[in-house]
Amino acid sequence: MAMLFTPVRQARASGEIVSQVERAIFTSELKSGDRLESERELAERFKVSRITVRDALRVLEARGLVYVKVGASGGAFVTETNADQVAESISTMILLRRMTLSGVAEARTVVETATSEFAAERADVAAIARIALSVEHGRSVVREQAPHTEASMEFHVAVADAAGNELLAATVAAYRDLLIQTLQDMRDVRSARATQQAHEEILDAIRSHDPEAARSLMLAHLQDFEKRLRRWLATQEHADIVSRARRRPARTG
Amino acid sequence: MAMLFTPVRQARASGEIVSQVERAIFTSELKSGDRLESERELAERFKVSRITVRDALRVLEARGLVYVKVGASGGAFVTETNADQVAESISTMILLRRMTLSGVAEARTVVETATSEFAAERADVAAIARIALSVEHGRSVVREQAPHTEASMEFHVAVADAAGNELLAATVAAYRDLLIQTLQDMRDVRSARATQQAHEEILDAIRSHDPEAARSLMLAHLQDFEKRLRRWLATQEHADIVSRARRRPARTG
DNA sequence: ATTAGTTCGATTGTTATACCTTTGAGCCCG
DNA sequence: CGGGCTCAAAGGTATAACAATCGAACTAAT
Repeated sequence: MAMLFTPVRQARASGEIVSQVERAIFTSELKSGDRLESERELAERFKVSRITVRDALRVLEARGLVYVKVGASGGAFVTETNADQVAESISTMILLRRMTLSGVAEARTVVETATSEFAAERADVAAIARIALSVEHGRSVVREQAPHTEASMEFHVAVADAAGNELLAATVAAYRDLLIQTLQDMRDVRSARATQQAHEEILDAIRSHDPEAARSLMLAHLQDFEKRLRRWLATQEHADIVSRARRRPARTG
Repeated sequence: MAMLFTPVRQARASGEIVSQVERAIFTSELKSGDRLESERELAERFKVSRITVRDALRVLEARGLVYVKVGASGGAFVTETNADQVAESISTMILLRRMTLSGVAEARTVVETATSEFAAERADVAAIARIALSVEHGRSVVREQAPHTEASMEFHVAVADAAGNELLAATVAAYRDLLIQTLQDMRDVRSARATQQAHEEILDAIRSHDPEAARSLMLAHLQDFEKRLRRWLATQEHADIVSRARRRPARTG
């Protein structure tokens, strides 16, 4: 009985435009980088006002399907990928559900031990080179006693990319967004050395295509992180994940 | 050197409104079900035109933070949850072919082996009862030779809830929404029996608090699913991920 | 010839105003 | 009590205009 009837839909005109553009993108009539017509041209083509076209563009933009540039030769362009958008959605959901930081760290451990293992199985030369680059960057950062957070994140994302599963990579990116502010707050120089060492060992394991080693090294690395995080949280007042999480400005284009 | 400076952003005015409303929602100044002021009132409050407010509302709507109702006593209301929106974003990503269904299945295997293990470690009586209920439901469904998909999903969500990590549970829910249509298409009665049996064994492992058994049983169960999915995909013609995925109407409020 | 400024036009961002459409609430009447 | 009518509030759309942005072509100076 379920799904026998589908809802009658009295869509907004702008919704209809969204659907048509979406469809054109999915069927590759519109390819990455293609420029849509200008708002005024689109308005005329769809026989609606510019307002309606703009409503549609805002939705397409929020869904990560197009980005809009102002100025001469501006307009709406089909994006290359919308992975960031997915990460954004996931982290929004996480924020709304009031997840705990240690819960996020645990989930991260689960997902990243897997990406590490897959990376060791599947990484090609280029992917390994990207990981190596991030490790190298981290090393120089440690030498200068500069904050290691960015470089560390870079490494974890590179590993996730090397795992050859876009959904897992997007998930890692989402978790990272949640932790990044906290990481910057809790950074300390001593642990940077240990982190860097762990990264180098994991890289070696991936490079020699040893999944078991990659997994167990990553597991140890992240469990160590979980432990440090819990210790650090204990020293902090019961600060809210919400208040620290949305500091970066909204991505509007 | 990295991150010393952050990009100067001359955001759109509508982007600023989005940020402020987002912030209010995340800090719970705006709670689920709350109604924002009318577009005209918001325009006056933010000292912008109604158009700008509308641009902002379209973005918030697309992000799943609010929904908009027309008519008397209409307006923008803060949504209960935006899990659907997350699934929507992810499925959009799949449609763009940056992800494969078997990739989703693989990610699911990774996450759910963990939830199964954690559930065996942590599930309390109530959580186990919920899992047992879903298994019981599945059993009666199999007896009637009715479609098993719904009941199966129910089981997996119950296990994830029992794992005591909301982020992992949310992730499972998001992945599930991606697969549900496909699952309904590929359902067959023979596999329902095997699925049901696997579920019962996993329940036993969780009930007796045996994490290793729970993990390995879930792993075998999901790897079997992955295998069936791949076989089924091979029998389908190349396309139709597009046509099958966008059946439900766009949620326009 | 290269570089620095300048103008110009195309395009999005924003404002203002008006009207249409939808929808709930209350009223009226049978 | 119920059905229909009216009305007002709110979003949806249209139109016209101006502001801000930015690339490209052009110009001038060294």
